[in-house]
Amino acid sequence: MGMERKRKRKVSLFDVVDDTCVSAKLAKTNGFAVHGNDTNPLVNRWNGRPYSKRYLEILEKRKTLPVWHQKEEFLQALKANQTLILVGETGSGKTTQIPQFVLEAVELEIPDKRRKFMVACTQPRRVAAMSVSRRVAEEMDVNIGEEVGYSIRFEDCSSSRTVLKYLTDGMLLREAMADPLLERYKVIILDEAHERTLATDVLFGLLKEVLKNRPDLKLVVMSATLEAEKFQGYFYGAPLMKVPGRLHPVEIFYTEEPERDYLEAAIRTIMQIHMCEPPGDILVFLTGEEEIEDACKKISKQVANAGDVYGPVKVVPLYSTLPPAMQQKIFDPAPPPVMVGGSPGRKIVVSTNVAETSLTIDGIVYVIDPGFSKQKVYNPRIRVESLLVSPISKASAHQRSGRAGRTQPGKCFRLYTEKSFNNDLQPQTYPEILRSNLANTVLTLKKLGIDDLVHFDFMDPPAPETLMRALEVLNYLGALDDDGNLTKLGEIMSEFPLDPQMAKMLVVSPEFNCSNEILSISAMLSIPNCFLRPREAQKAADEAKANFAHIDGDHLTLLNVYHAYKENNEDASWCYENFINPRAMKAADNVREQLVRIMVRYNLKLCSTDFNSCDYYIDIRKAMLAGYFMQVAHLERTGHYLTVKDKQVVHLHPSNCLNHKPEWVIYNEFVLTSRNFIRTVTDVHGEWILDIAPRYFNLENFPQCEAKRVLEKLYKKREREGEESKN
DNA sequence: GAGCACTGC
Repeated sequence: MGMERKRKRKVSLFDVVDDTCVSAKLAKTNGFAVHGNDTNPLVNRWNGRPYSKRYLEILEKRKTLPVWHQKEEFLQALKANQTLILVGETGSGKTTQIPQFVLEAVELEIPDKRRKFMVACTQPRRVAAMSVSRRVAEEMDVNIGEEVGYSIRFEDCSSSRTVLKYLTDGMLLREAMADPLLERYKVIILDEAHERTLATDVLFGLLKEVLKNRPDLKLVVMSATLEAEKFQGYFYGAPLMKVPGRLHPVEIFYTEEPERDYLEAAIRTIMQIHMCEPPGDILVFLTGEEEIEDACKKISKQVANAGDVYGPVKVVPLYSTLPPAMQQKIFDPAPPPVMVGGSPGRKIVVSTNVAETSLTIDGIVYVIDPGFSKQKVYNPRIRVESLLVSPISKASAHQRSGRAGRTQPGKCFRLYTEKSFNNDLQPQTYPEILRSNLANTVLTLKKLGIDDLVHFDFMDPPAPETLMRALEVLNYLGALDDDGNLTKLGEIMSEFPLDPQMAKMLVVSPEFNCSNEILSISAMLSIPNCFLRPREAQKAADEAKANFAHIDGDHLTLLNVYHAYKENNEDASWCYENFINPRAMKAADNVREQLVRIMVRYNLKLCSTDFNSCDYYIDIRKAMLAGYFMQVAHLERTGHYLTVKDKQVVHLHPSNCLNHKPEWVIYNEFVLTSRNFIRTVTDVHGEWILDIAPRYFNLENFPQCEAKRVLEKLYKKREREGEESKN
């Protein structure tokens, strides 16, 4: 019966797709047939309700999307293959339409009838999962959260009726930890696969395994451009389908000679466009906040100097840490002419990479691409991730230029030579998995049951040293035993959406009688900086921050902020008066609640040392050391800090709140900028180190250094004391 | 005495 219905549907589909010149009326009729149920074509198959007028209007528009021309081809390929690769550029409609095509073609009924199998479609970003699912719910004429839903951290908007679920790639990975064969799903669509996020890369390898054990499961990998052939090779030659995009042509210009100063060149190019080119907004890609704010000032100044003949300009900065209200300005229209009949105005958006993938601005006609962005790099030798201004890839340059052609034909000015584009730029940005500390990823893989990491089928295998480093860290933390098997502790740690060090500190915190406080600190460390420091009120902001300062450490300062926030009833105006970011605090509260739920699930006690006890802060500092003993720095007699074992010279980040230079500190972050900084540091005692991490601080295989000599003395002192107490 | 590309659980 099911098959018969499917076949019938396909016949009518075929009519719609093949006969692109059918009259609107005929197409509508076919539309009914496609989406109606067997007894009544006017009734929505999914919820049994009659279709709305809006549904039919949207359906007409949907049919004009490029991907509709290959609907039948896609469905045939889906039927015949377990894995499919679909390449479609911006504007092809793949993200919204393909999942709906899939819904029509697969059987989702489960015998028990209480729920249905689902189709999953992953997205790298939360906003995309949310906004696309809303759109698709509208297209399918159902309520969001019912037949079509989404699932992102902190928000599961789906129900037992849900048949199509958009979710972040990280969320699907989480689901896989509890349901290794992903048995709730009949089809999994990995969208934006070309972005090669860490989670997508892990899902690639995982799904390859799952597909072997689930012949009824299908996988669709959707990507924009280029690497599709690589995907094909990786997925055993799965068929590849290409769907054209729908962008306006963009003319590319290169410089004749290499530019020495890309910032200066970018501003010069902006002025040339402004003075010589027809109306249209400009998008400039720069690398970071400071550079962008600086450039905005310079541009405004030069425009003012150029005089009124050229029309008014509105310069707008854009980067992710900009408050949302300021970000909204990129959607403001260009300013009107100064006087009637005057030159039209122009909007100039100066942005980081956010405008390359995460945010799209319509109306951009000119793109200026200096060819650089800040990229994460990882040095496994010293276990440090840092941000480095680096040349972008060809794929990235292509994506940037495409931003000029969203609403009309555009122009892209690349501030490098064509030769440089061809010879110097890598085809693709290195996938994140090759640029990251993998401690957390390895823990996840172990939890997913992948025991042999060396032979795990990564699309791009990480450096062996990176994997070794990750295994070593997890072993020291007690998450893996000496054979590399997940321990009970490791299993619990993997349940927390935190880095392994932080997860460890949290899991052991009840032993130090301070899990409530460690929960708050973990939450505060998981959110972006909560301290506001507006350019115009830096001094006042610093003073406000000093009120929260705890002299023994920045972690404790963060705890003070959290406590003060709660004592003031999470009041937003209290936040502003104290230069605290209320959104960040709200986020911290969310994280904390999530962590508490996991603690409760694993019977981890929620407890505190009496606040009046002199052990209150000591217990907290010891618990932190239990997680962060591999991130300890020692103050040398020369006056600077050296990280223990790795022996890197580091400096306390100037944002710290300590009033002294402790002999030993733990740090949350190693940041490599103008110097090596350790940020968010707390004073710990040498004696605690011996008690809490004796294995890591075993002096037998410890590099020769001042810290070692100090520890030796401490061990000897302890031995003496031990003997004295025996006697 | 300095900074924060971008995501995600």
